[in-house]
Amino acid sequence: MARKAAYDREAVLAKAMRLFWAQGYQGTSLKDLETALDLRPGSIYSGFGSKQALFEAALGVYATASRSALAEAMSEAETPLAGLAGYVRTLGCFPAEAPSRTCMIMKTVLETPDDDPVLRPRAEALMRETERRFADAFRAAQSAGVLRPDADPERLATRLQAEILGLRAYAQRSDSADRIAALADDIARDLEALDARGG
Amino acid sequence: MARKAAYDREAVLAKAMRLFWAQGYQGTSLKDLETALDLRPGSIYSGFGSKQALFEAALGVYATASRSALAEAMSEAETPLAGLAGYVRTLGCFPAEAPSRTCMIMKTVLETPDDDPVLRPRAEALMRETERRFADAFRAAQSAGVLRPDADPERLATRLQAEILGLRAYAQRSDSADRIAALADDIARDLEALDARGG
DNA sequence: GCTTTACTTGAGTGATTGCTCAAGTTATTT
DNA sequence: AAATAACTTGAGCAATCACTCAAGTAAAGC
Repeated sequence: MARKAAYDREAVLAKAMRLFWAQGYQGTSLKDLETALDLRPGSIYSGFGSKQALFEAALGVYATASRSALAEAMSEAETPLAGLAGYVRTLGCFPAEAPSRTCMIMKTVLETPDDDPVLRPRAEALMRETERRFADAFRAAQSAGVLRPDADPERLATRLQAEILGLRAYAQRSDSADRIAALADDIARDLEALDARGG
Repeated sequence: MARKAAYDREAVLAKAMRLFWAQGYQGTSLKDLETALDLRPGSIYSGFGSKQALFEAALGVYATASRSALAEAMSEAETPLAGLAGYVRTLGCFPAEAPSRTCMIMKTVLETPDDDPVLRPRAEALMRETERRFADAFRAAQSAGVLRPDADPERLATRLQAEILGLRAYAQRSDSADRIAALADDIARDLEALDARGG
């Protein structure tokens, strides 16, 4: 019947994600995208609908990658608490190829107007999802007898999310590279200190 | 000799600060400013130079207000640790008239390109200044015998700043109003737990 | 009251914004 | 190979961007 797109949709989305992550939604112009994606406006709009829709898709790609990074850290560890601690420690290191040190979802929440009908709810939902995953991990730790039964998993999850947001916001400061690993370690240690089996 | 400006410079700067705080630098157009400040472009440019310079001035106003909020919390408390804890608890409450729940300085660091020659260094310097004030408070606590002598004030200051950034980033989530006070309290409690005099 | 000096006004600058669409191109189907 | 259907191209749209500047206005010094 027809013709296929000349570009690899996944690769294009990955590029868009990197650009939006680094520069934010408002900070990225369509011209920037045309250059980075090597696509003309017509292709972008026929393929993705609008700048906003492309951002949504890119945010989804980011969230997916973020989810698997957490899942990987959790699967590598012997207990949920150790998994969370390990995850936090990975956040203290910044590979050279990373587009940004902060969380793209947090950036989106912060740059979006309070009454934004699309991007804000989307980003907030992703934040809630992450918080829920943290709560699940704490609950699992409780079931495994690693976390004290009277601890509040929801409250711990809120705290952890806030600490990670803080770590990653702090990390954006250009002169902080050496302090971040130490900060991540402090946070990780506090998680490990929740281990009810003593230490 | 001449004529005075028809507007109150301080009042105008306060309005600009509120607008920039709420909407960010890129999110605020000159038209927005003209409306909010009730000034025509010529007056804005003769009085403040450029949108960027106006933002810098507004950020200065924010930083000044921020400094005195911290100073007030410190002066009200009996010990530096109690002062910091009290300060964190005030950050957990959001008066209805506040333009935003997050920190304007953090927003600026996050929305600014890494190579921005003006706003980024400015915002980062303000962040470092705040961190230094926290370190001073921890040192004062040590001198007063309230904080263990082997504690590291710089490291505690970094941690506290990250926790506050996290608290305030988390606070931007629209559904979190009731969780934030609890989160602030958790952070404040950890500060109070540093009190070496036991409890 | 006149001159001087500075501020205010608002139409308008060129550049850039996100986006459109007719024309051209290229696979696929018949 | 002809027809079809979808994708690519890129000039160009209206709107908005930050900003300018000549003209008008008002306060201070003489």
